[in-house]
Order: sequence, then structure tokens, then C-alpha cells
Amino acid sequence: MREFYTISDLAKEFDITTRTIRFYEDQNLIPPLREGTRRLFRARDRTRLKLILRGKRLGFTLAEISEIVDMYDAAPGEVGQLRLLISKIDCRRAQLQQQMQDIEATLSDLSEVENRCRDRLSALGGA
Amino acid sequence: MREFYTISDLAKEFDITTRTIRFYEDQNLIPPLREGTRRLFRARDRTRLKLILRGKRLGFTLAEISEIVDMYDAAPGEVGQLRLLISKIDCRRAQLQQQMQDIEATLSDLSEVENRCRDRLSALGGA
DNA sequence: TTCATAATTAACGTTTACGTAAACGTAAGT
DNA sequence: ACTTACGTTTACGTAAACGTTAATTATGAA
Repeated sequence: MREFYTISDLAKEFDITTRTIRFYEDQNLIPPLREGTRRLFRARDRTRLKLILRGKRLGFTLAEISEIVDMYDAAPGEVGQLRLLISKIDCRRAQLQQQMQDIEATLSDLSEVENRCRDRLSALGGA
Repeated sequence: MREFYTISDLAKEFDITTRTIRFYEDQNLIPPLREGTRRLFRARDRTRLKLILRGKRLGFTLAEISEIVDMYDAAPGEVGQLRLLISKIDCRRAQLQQQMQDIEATLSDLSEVENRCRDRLSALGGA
């Protein structure tokens, strides 16, 4: 765990462009420190980036991802805020569970197709 | 199961606009019949639409979705085609499994956040 | 027949998530 | 001093996935 990462360190590690990282900062998804004009990314920033990319793999928009990652370090807050956060979490959970079902259904469909393919292959006398 | 659906039948059922359905046709994702100028959607078209929307919930692009749904009714084909299809299926499976892991990780993270919220709430003397 | 409803095509507009220069600063190596 | 590599901002460009009129046509009810 280094102290700081440069923008191209992270770009290489996660196989994205520096443009992408700057864009995420522009959208207030990552708040790196500055050394003069240069960006200094801490472990915390790196973690955020990792979460962002995870969200992307799940097809979330950056706006949604922003909401999600902001949940992680939301201030303790007062009762109203806490309840609101919990209800937001419940919404996300429901959506994620829907996605799980969709994945299971798709995996099952694909297996069926693959089985038909294999049957057909062996019917064609595949080695 | 009716014989045919109109475009607005499907739009209502799946809570999308007719524009969206026409766009999908334009992208060769759905091939409805025609009665003069009007579109007639069969059960098969409806099924395709359902699959498209499932793909959307998983964050796939229409191009990816097109590849996937085309797998379902790919012609028997010859050995080379069958092998190619199987390898495509394997790629998708890998991606879907990655998504599953991402979902599990996110769900676990969210549960943690929620627990902290609930602890905080009861510490504040929540009824 | 007239009016409302639903259908069509065509085409320009919009948002998201970056890509792609352009024009420049800085620090290290030779 | 010069090049190379990396950093910066600014700004226009672009692909995807529709939204949004507009102009027109067809159908079914009153």
C-alpha cells in the first residue's frame, strides 16, 4: 500500500484511461488531493474507483453509482437522514436481487442453448 | 395468449414507449409482421422483447443483447458455427458470473452500511 | 360524417460517458 | 539545451438509446 498513486498508476492498474479518471473527478465521484496542479490519489480514492468500476460492471449510471458510493461514507447523521439512507439501501437491494434473478435466468437459458449445441455437435460426429 | 399484439399492447405491458419498440425493430432486435403498414407482434416477438428488457436490466448494450438473443434461435449450423456459438456462450457466462460476484459484494457492503445505520438509530433511542 | 384514438414515418434533440485533439507546464535524463 | 514522459485544462466530437415534435393516415364510435 503506497502513500499516493498518480493518475496513470490507477489508469494502468484498472485498465482505464486518465481521461476517465479525470471525468469521474469532474463528476465528484473521486476527490484526490493536489500537489500544485497534480492529482494525488490516496488509498481511499483508489477504493472509490474500484467501487465505481464495480458499479459500472453492473450497468449502473454514474449518477446511481454516485448515490451508492456516497452511502458508504455517509456521516452518522440524524434520525431522518438515517431512515432515508436505509430506505435507499432497501431500494438498491431490491434492484440487485432482481438482477440476480435475471442473471440466473440468463445462465439457465444459455446452458440450454449450449446443451443443444453439444447434442448437435455429437450428432454430427464431433471428435 | 392472443394471436397478435399491437405496439401499444406491448408498450403498456412492459411499461416502455412505442418509440422504444420501434427503435428495437429498427436495430433488428424484433421482426414483427405487417398488416399493411401496421405492426403485428407475435408471441415470439413478445418473448424477444422480454429478453431484451432482461438484458437491459443487466446493463448490456443493445449490441450485446442482440448477440445474446440471436443465440437463442440460431440455426443448427455446421461444426464451426456450433463451436463458435459455444465459445460465445462461455464468454457470456463468465461475464454473468462476474456480475454475480459484484452483486454479492455490493449486497454485503450495503448490509454492513445498513447495520451501522440501525445501530446508530437504536443508539439515538429510536422507537 | 365527423371526431377521437391509435397508427405510421421522418427528422431533429438530448443525455451519458467518455474520446480526442490542442496547447501548455514540469521534471528527469543525456 | 534538448528530448522524453508525464501531467494539466479547455473544448469540441461521438456513439448509444431513446425523447420529442411534426405531418400524415387509418379505424372505430357517436
